[in-house]
Amino acid sequence: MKKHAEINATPVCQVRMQAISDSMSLLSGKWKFHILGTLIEGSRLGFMDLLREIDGIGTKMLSKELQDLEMNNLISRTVMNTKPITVEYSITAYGKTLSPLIDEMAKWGVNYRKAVYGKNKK
Amino acid sequence: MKKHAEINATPVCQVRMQAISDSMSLLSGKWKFHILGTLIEGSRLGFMDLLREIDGIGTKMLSKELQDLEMNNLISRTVMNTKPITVEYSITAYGKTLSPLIDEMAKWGVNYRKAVYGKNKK
DNA sequence: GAAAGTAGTTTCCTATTGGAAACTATCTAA
DNA sequence: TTAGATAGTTTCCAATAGGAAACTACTTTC
Repeated sequence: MKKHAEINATPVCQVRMQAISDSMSLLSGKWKFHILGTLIEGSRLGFMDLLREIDGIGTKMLSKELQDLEMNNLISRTVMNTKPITVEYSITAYGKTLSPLIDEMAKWGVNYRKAVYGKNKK
Repeated sequence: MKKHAEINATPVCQVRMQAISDSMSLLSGKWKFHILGTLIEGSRLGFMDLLREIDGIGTKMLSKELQDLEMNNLISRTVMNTKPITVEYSITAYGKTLSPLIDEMAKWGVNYRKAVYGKNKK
């Protein structure tokens, strides 16, 4: 019946789909939400702090993801003038604009868990 | 200074991190948000409709992602009693609970694009 | 001078993701 | 009877993601 796209062909939907692709390209991967979430909760954390806070992550992935996030201006990296040298990672003002998205993500996940495992709970 | 996790060790943060992992495990991959978004906009679409609506997707990925989403009760698949046989995919009531998350994803992406490319626009 | 803390990088490996193309199978219309 | 529509599946391949372990490099403390 329908021989070509109709819904997503509308300008408003194309913008929407593009926007979703954009968001995903910045936030894809196993660890980015965890890193951002941790830095939103407790600002100014060192590399080893993050390694300890984020359960399961290794040095290679942490290093790589931090670089990605910094490149996109979502977090900032500051080398402190201390001995031994320490580094402080923190969320940027722009990174904080992700809070509603991260919150929605967490909220939906909590309800999902309730729906799947908690049918017996009130 | 800090020798073990403090922020994410709190129960509320552990639940939050778990929730984010849960959401991501259901929504990971290149196409799930696009499929869900399309089915929220235009309910009751056939396989070929979706193939046409979602730019770039192939039959293999569409088929696989639809199965994933159906398994998690986010969409429903109905074989219609027509000749030739047709199939209708639609979003479930539970799938619709993802709307706020998808909207946030789209909203953030739109603003991101403005921030990166549209500094000259009012 | 050895251990342990800072912050990573590098190498090697496996598993997952995703795409292109070919293929199955059924039905209808020309 | 051949083309084109329905709805997928299968195979083969390349690229990416991600983990473990070893390694660099510097400093402080024991």
